[in-house]
Amino acid sequence: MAESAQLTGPGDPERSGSPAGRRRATILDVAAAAGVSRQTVTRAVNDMPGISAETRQRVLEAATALAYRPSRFGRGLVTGGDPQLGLVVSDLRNPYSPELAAAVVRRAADEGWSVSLVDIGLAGSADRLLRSLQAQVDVVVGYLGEWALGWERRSGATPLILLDAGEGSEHPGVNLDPAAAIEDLAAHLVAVGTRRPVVLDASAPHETSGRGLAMMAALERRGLAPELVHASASTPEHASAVAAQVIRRAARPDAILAFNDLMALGVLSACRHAGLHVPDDIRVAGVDGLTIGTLVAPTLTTLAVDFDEVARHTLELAVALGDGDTDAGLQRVVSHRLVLRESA
Amino acid sequence: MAESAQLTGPGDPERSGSPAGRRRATILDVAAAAGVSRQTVTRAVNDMPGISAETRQRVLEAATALAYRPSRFGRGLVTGGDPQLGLVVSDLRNPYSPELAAAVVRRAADEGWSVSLVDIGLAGSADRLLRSLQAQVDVVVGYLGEWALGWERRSGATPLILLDAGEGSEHPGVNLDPAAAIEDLAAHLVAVGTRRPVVLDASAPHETSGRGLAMMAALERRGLAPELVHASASTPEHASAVAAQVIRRAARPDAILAFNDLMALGVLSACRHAGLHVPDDIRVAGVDGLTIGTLVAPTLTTLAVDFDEVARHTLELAVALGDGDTDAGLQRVVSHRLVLRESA
DNA sequence: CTGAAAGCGCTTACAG
DNA sequence: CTGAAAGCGCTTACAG
Repeated sequence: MAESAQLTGPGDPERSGSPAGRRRATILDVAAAAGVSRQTVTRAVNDMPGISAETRQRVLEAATALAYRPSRFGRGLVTGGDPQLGLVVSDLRNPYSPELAAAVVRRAADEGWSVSLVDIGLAGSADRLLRSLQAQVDVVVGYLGEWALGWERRSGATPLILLDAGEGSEHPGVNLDPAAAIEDLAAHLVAVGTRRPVVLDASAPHETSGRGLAMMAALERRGLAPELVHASASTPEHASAVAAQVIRRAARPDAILAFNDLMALGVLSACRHAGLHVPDDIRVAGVDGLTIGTLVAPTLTTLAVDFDEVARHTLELAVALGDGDTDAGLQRVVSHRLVLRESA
Repeated sequence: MAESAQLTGPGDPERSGSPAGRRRATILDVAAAAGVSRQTVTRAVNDMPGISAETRQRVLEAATALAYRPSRFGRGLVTGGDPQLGLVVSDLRNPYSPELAAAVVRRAADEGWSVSLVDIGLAGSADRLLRSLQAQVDVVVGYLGEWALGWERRSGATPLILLDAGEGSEHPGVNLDPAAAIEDLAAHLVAVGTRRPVVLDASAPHETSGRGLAMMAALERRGLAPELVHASASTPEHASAVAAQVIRRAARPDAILAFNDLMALGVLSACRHAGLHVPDDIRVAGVDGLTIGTLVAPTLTTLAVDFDEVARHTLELAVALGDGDTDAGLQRVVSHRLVLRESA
């Protein structure tokens, strides 16, 4: 019985590699130990019918004794395995990433996909991470910000879906469109009597973001003369510093539209330290719709992204690309939505 | 040339299964299309030496034409593949989860592990998710809260590491110990003149949490007579409601120690709506050390968890269990640390 | 520089 | 209820 397992079995400790000096037990080792064939081990381990209770137990005991765990590769090769999604974000510490990831993970679970999460933010090893990820998943989804460009080229054979890659991209992916929500926000601000709005953009002075331009235009279209200021980076700290300057002026603004929620939080902080009441003295709004905006006081008015819808489109694209479709409908758009809360 | 591929090749559309009606191309299909052997395809696809430039290009073109992507199972079976961690959390929307996940993902990347993320919070499918995850990873890490108990039993063959499973657990894992940090917080509050502290615990009235008990004891030990109140759930909303009642009393508390940061945020919100200034009128502290506490105004004093250290221990345990070690040192402890910010 | 052989660990028919 | 055979898709030696 089980002769072949005898030949290559654990009685041969040299042919190892693992730190423990002992190679992992295979189905053949268990079969040998229990005195049955490998098929019987499969039946026992996978709770399949057609095996006696005694045999099952004997096999299970042998498996436990040998710390046997089926190889996911061996099994996957024959069963096909669950499809796997690789989700790459540029910085998991940015609250945007986990909210996106949460939505994708949920949707993926519903569709029977697993998702591997990778944070590319750590410098240096980006290429290695990508290679390793591509070898493990069926489709890569990237929410990459500035990293996106390089990746479009490197993507190689594994299909790549880009999230919010910007207007220029022709890559399959999901793009965000804040235009309508910005109009709604401008209309709201005008309706409540805003006179001197400021748009706090993120990018460098000479390259105002599309989002910032749209905010300016929407306000101007309603007869206001908004001022445009820039933070050197889209962090709460930078935003707070700029806001602190702006609200110290004689002609104090009565509204600040921030590039995103994180920056809006920085603005709120600056207002508090300046002794200003939000929204009575000044109104503040952000973009993204992060959960964090509901946890602060005052709660943050924002242009929210429907992450669940982004996730829905993402999985649809993943399924299509995974099946080898390279055809139409591979670019989706999700619109922001105005969510009025306390801050504006 | 490539006879065998011809026999089972794509010229046989019936034997399919995929929605597109065409099975995925294998290395043999590419070999046939390029008129070479499968080894040559391997060399071209994997950028290996020992192949002429022309051949490489021809193979690559054939691969592209057939949308060939190597099977991760076929490859993994022979190369072994990267080790894979399955991280299961009870709710990704709770800011604690992503911070933990971020730390684990980073540490894992450093160690060459991939991590698959699963949110068990969605009712019903928990068992299916577990099965599917166990089949895909080498080690499962669970940050499960109340779910932990059931899982210890179900864990089956795949090693399971439990995070913050509580004092009762003898399972391999990383536990958190706030005791020392609670002492530091109590000492600080006394030093700045706190007289009437309130401990805002999460659990039901009849079962005060260990954390809440420790807070009470630490304050009492310093001559104070803290009051203990409970929120029915550890959400900002519930905490806010309870806090609103407490601070309305005649003998208003001058400090509230919340069960965690999220609840502390709710307390901050209640204070703001009541017109109280933090920390001048009342001090507020939480537990966890979430990033969100640095983004609110006032910034939140907290007992912080060093997520990076939790992640470090977790990976060490994962490596040990993955190698089949079942010995000593499989329980680790990480202590909280007092982080003084504006709110206290 | 290229190819024929062997084998990674498992499951799925098929015989008994 | 149990086992012998075939094969999933790939890479790693080994020959030429």
